[in-house]
Amino acid sequence: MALKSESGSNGESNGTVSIGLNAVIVAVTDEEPRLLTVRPSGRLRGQAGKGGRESGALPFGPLDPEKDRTLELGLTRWVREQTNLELGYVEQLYTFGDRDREPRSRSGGRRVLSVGYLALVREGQVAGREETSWRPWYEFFPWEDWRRGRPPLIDAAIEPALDRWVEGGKDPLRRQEHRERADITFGLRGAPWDGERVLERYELLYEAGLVFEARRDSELSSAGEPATGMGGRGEAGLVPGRSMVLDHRRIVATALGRLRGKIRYRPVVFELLPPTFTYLQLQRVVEALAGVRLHKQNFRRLVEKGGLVEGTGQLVSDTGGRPAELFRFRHEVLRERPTPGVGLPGVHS
Amino acid sequence: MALKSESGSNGESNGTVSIGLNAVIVAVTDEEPRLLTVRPSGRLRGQAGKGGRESGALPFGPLDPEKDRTLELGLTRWVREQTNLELGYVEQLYTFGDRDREPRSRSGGRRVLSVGYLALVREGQVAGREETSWRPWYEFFPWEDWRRGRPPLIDAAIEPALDRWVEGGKDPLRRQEHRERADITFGLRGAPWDGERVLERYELLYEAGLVFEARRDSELSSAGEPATGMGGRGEAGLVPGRSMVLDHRRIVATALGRLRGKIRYRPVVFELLPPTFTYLQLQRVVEALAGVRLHKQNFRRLVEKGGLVEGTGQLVSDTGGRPAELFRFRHEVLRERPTPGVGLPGVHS
DNA sequence: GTAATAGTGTCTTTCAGACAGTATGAC
DNA sequence: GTCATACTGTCTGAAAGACACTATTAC
Repeated sequence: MALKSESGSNGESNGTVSIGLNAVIVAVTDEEPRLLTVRPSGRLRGQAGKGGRESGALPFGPLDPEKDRTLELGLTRWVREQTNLELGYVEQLYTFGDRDREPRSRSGGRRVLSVGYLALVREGQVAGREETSWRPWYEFFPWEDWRRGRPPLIDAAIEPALDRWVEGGKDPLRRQEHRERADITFGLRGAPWDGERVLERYELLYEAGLVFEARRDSELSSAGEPATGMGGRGEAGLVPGRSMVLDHRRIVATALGRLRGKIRYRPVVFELLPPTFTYLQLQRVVEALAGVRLHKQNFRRLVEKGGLVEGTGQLVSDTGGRPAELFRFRHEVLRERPTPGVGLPGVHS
Repeated sequence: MALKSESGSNGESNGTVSIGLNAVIVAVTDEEPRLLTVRPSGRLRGQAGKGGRESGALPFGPLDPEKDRTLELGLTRWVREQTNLELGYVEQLYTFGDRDREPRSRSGGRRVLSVGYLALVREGQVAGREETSWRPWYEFFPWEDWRRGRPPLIDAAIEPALDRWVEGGKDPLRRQEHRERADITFGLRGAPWDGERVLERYELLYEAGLVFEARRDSELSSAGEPATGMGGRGEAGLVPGRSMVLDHRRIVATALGRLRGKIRYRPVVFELLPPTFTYLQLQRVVEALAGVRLHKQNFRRLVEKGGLVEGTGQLVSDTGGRPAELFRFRHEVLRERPTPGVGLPGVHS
């Protein structure tokens, strides 16, 4: 299920590489965005942190250059084979090609590039394999979930750790640059929080040695001895959050950032909802993705004026209060508006 | 300068591919966005259309998996080697991996994936090689330039051709889908024009057999005989626009669409401008990228309120009228606003 | 009745679009 | 003076944010 295990030809240097396809498969259930993870297998197994922090892995499949006519067809093929999931919405994210992303490459094996994809599936459709599980994605990025207010770990763990990172800069100019970057990416010292900078935040934490993967990678490369002065000391000084194998958490960060941007100008939320839904369901899904609570009435008005949905006349009464009307996505909006998204209104309820 | 020419091992099937790196290098000079093209070489040379429509090619370099630590470093390395250009802003666009994108793959050679990049360089910095030239990118996409109003070729050539394509659909449902798609992507029959759908438009024209590349590819695959009922008849029925080698025009379309989207929420325009500039210069560059004329006063107000620029106090008097003040990018905006872009105001002046 | 959610009305501020107007240079 | 561009002022309508209010269910 994970990385190819044939390791015959090691590094016959004729400019060739292998291609891996990684899928970030997202669904929203119980107001929680989740991604499909698999158990890391083979030599990647042992990479988990010590204190119960077990690594997850993204579903992965190699591209078969002979059979797969397009990358996307290759992806949907092995996802279907492995998980019985039929992917609907699929979008290419990014191609990750750093040499150091894969331990084998460092030890002279063939280099593996991986093309990351984002796929959205409907709530309810769940794969039936036991090695797989749907994990709430904020387990991997606790600092990204602002639905219950500013996450305490930002002030408690991230800001002080970044302060130390800033202070550790070589010269004043460096420190100044670090300060600015930390402030902008994490919204510190009066800078605004930008929900879409998910990748920038993860990469900053990685560079500052504050996520497990950074420590793992520096230990691997310098074989034993602590690297940047932060390695090798268990989990001390790490920011909370479940880690992943290889650079998979980076891929997920890319996916989250992209998705947060996209809901604002393309009607992708509806890929995650059943065909009919109530306004509150819709709002909860958007909130889950955006990671913030939205103003109810304004959200309603925005969606309404945007012409994104239309009522069905049907009511549901399991709301816990007054019955709600069921709505469906208004297909015609595509030919009326250039950018039909949910355009997030103000925060909080 | 173009595709790798070693063709020794043809298709030894062990799941490996070669990686090519393509760069869409953009500059804006004389109010015209331009991209750096090279003369197609080797077996790609003969692909030009007959009627003086000569194909261009993007600068291309192979990834050296041994030497290039990251894809981006590989890209900047060979761009520097080939053109003496030092790339500043570089952004990965997309990875193109269709098997049929490369003639050699179809005839059993090794499959080549290409990773497309967008690079922005400053006006004035121009490469000194003679095989290269800066071509206005609307030569490749004449239907994308609305600065002098709706391009006549949309009504004259594109709409009727798409009508024929719609009519040619197999069943009524197909025709309905085609109609809707054509209307939305090209803003026909009352649908709005969306400047960012550059790729969708090119791909539609390709599928409908209305660009040179479509005809070329179908002729190649069916070796002589006209394919979809439109092949092999010179340039009759083609939509105007300079073609490119392989799928390079698709890559450029991706770049243009991405850039048009990005200027609205990231201050990338300034990568294309000198350090100081007048308001009108800034507006002209934005208009060149967006492909529309903007309302002058409102543009000014938007940029001003956005805090994107600050005055320098200096004046320039070669404006043809009253001297204009020079402005510079306000760096501090990055920590003040989450999405500092130029947020296009209404069309026309 | 209370609690909980669904849905409407409206006030205010901000912002986008469009109009006009004045300022300062070249000729 | 004319012409061309630079820059400012202000009106208007639309949209965003925030508040209050009514409606309909379960208990």
